[in-house]
Amino acid sequence: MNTDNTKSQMRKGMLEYCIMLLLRQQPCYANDIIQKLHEADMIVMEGTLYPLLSRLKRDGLLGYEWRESTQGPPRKYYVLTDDGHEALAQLDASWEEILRTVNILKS
Amino acid sequence: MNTDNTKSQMRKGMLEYCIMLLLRQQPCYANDIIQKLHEADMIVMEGTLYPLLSRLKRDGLLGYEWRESTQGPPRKYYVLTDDGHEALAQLDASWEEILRTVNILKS
DNA sequence: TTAAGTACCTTGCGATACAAGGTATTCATA
DNA sequence: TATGAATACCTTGTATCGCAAGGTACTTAA
Repeated sequence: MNTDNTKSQMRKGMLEYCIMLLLRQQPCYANDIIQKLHEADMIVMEGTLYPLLSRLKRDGLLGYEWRESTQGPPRKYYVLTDDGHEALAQLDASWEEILRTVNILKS
Repeated sequence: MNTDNTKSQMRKGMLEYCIMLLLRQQPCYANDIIQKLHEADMIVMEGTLYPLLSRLKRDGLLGYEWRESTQGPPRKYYVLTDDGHEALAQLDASWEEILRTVNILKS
């Protein structure tokens, strides 16, 4: 059975949205994001996260700043840019649309 | 801006779920599915749908039967198998989990 | 017999999640 | 001072999947 595969497929496209939702609330560095998404029942791997953050940065949706850590090397804290907030608003709309679609199909 | 791309990414993983939701209600052939999903605000292309249906069939989640058409060649009507219903129930759970995740991240 | 419509399917491409592996910095300890 | 562990960032290779484009086959009507 490929249910696990499908399940991960369902989560796939949601990742970018979820990460931006998280960053809307507070700046985070990679391990923050992994942990907080995990607490919200969404698993994300390092090898997935770093390229995704780089892409969002390259597209101008995220910025970052280095912050010293009390333990270990400095951390890259990512923040939503203005463009990022704008894009996220559109993704909110897309999410509502998906909600609507699923509700229609379930009714 | 890559919002359109992200939007389609968000829909990506949902397609399989939406198609199975649709088939839970009634047997459909390809053009039925495309049209009904369209009515529910979800766009799906032929080149996407056929391989997906074949895969679900191969995995034993769907079956099909040929039915004559009053206009044109016969149609392949797909139906959920018992395994399909079972898998769909698990996807329902996954969907609830994603709902929960997004709600947590939005709060 | 030919053209249009309908239906099913395949191929090639781009995007992306993931596993595995790699580099660099910090700090504690031998 | 040297070394090992912990932390943090990043890259590479693979598999999967949606999509655009193109192809095959059957039916009906002109």
